[in-house]
Amino acid sequence: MTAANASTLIEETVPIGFDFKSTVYSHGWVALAPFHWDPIRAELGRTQELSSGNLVRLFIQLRDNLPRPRLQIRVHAAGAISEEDHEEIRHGVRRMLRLDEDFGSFYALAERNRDHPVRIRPGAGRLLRCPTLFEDIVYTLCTTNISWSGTKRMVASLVTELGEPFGAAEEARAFPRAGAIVQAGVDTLQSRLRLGYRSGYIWELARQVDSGELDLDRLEDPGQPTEAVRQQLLALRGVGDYAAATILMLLGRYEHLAIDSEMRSFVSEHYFNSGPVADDQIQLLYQPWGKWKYLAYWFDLTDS
DNA sequence: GTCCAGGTCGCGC
DNA sequence: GCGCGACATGGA
Repeated sequence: MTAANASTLIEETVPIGFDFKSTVYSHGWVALAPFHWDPIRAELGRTQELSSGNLVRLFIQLRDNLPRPRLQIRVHAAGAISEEDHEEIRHGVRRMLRLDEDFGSFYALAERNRDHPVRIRPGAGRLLRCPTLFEDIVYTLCTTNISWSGTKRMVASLVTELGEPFGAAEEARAFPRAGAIVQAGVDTLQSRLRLGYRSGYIWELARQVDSGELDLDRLEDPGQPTEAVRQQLLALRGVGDYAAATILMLLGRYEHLAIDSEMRSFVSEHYFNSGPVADDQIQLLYQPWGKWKYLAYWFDLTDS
């Protein structure tokens, strides 16, 4: 790799009505390293290690003072930016902000569901993702059976301890490659990173991805039936109903609810006067939203 | 000290 | 198939 620093500016088109802030603030991912949100500049930052090994820092802003709003991505790179790097950056940004996801049938359903208590706000509903599915799955594993502060601590620990630093000053680090997690070993994940009993799950996932035994690109294939994808997710150690539904949401498939303590307490307070709620009742509540259940729940949550 | 958090697994029935 | 205890960790 070249030692020369490089920087460039990339512009991306956005869908009509794209709501940048709502996407960034959507479901908490922005609070997890190496995401960074600068509220003054309204700028989303993330350090990434590309498959070429090049390290980049991205600073993303929406230019909405133009006739046709678009994203402006400032790229600082540790080494020269190849054509492949450029494409990978663009692909990652479009994935993070779901710029290519179509919500048409959801809004059509919302129109038919006008009488349902859930209110839909136009433009919202793009829930922030990582540039890669691997990172999304590790994040999700770090949300199971732990408080949100624990999730932030564990993800920060992965980045700080195992992520590649950008430049000698180590001003920022990327999320670790699967190979770096494998190399660290389960004992390090547990004793030094304090990932608890998830250490084995995360290490095993990283090993499968790093060895090529698990091809995550296949899970991103929209041609696969949701149930088939779900079964492959459930086969991963540490992924149960909640995590599978969460990852499906991240894959743009909203038909399963990720029922967790958060959802139970929201539904209880909002619909059952803080009384006890069975999971079946939660399912029933969002049943009218068919394959868009999870998204309807999210609007419900953030509307209140 | 005890309880629990944006759960999951393995076991016994 | 269902119920139940164990599981790492740190904050309340």
